[in-house]
Amino acid sequence: MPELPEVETTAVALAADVLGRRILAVEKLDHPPMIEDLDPSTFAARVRGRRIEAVTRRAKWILIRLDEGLTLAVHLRMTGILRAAPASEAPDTHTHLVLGLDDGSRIFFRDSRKFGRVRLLDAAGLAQLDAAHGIEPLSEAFSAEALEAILHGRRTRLKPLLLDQTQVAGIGNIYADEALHEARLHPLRPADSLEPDEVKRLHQSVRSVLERGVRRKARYWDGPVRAHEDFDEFAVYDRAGEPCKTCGTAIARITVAQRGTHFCPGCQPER
DNA sequence: CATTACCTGCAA
DNA sequence: TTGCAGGTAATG
Repeated sequence: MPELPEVETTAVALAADVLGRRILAVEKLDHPPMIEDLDPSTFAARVRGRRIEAVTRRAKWILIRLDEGLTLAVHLRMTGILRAAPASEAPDTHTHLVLGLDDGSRIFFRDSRKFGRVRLLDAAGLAQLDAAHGIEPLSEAFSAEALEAILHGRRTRLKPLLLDQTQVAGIGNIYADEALHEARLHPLRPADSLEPDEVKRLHQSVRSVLERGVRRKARYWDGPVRAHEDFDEFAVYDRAGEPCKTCGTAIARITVAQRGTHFCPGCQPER
């Protein structure tokens, strides 16, 4: 599932392929609800002729900056894949948006579950998207003190808090479980119950699991990863019943805020 | 705060 | 054949 590391890597890879290209036409758009707030023909008309000036990331949004002050914002949700495709490649049935570029290559947005979304934003819309999201966990601003301020006075459990995009941006179900495990914190701990050293551990673990994720995905983009690296990708996610690598206790799986939540009862005691 | 809708692939 | 997977918006 695309979370911050996957979205970041997608943006970097796309930038390398499409920077400076001009969009000639929307060549396919067979799932109109994918485009938010615009009908397909208006979307096509506004996008046609625009030059791609930058591709960046904010939270789990890929931001394709166009000329004339427009930004194409793409959210992959669960199953979205955004990439540049060579002129020779034909889109498959799950590719619902195709943008033709001036060098013959194309941008494919493939999404089997059709949860993905596209917004065409002006400056105000972009500012709104930015304001709707919390701090970037890989930014300088994300200090232990900043995390403490987010945790302070909130009775929410740690797991839902980490998933709340308005507080910390970009963490999803997988990396939330991984960060809590590395910090040795139970997912149901109330946010405002953490001791100072626990806040520091969580701050460090959020950064490190995301940084490792970005590095791993970047490597994956360049070629096949080694088998053991694939196997060891996560410590707790999707490992219910398997022994914890640290203490040997069987990894548990519970439901928290409607999400599958994996943790080690040995390393992450309830209290 | 919790629940449901949005979708489809895939495992049970 | 059923139900689960999960990001987010909309809705009780």
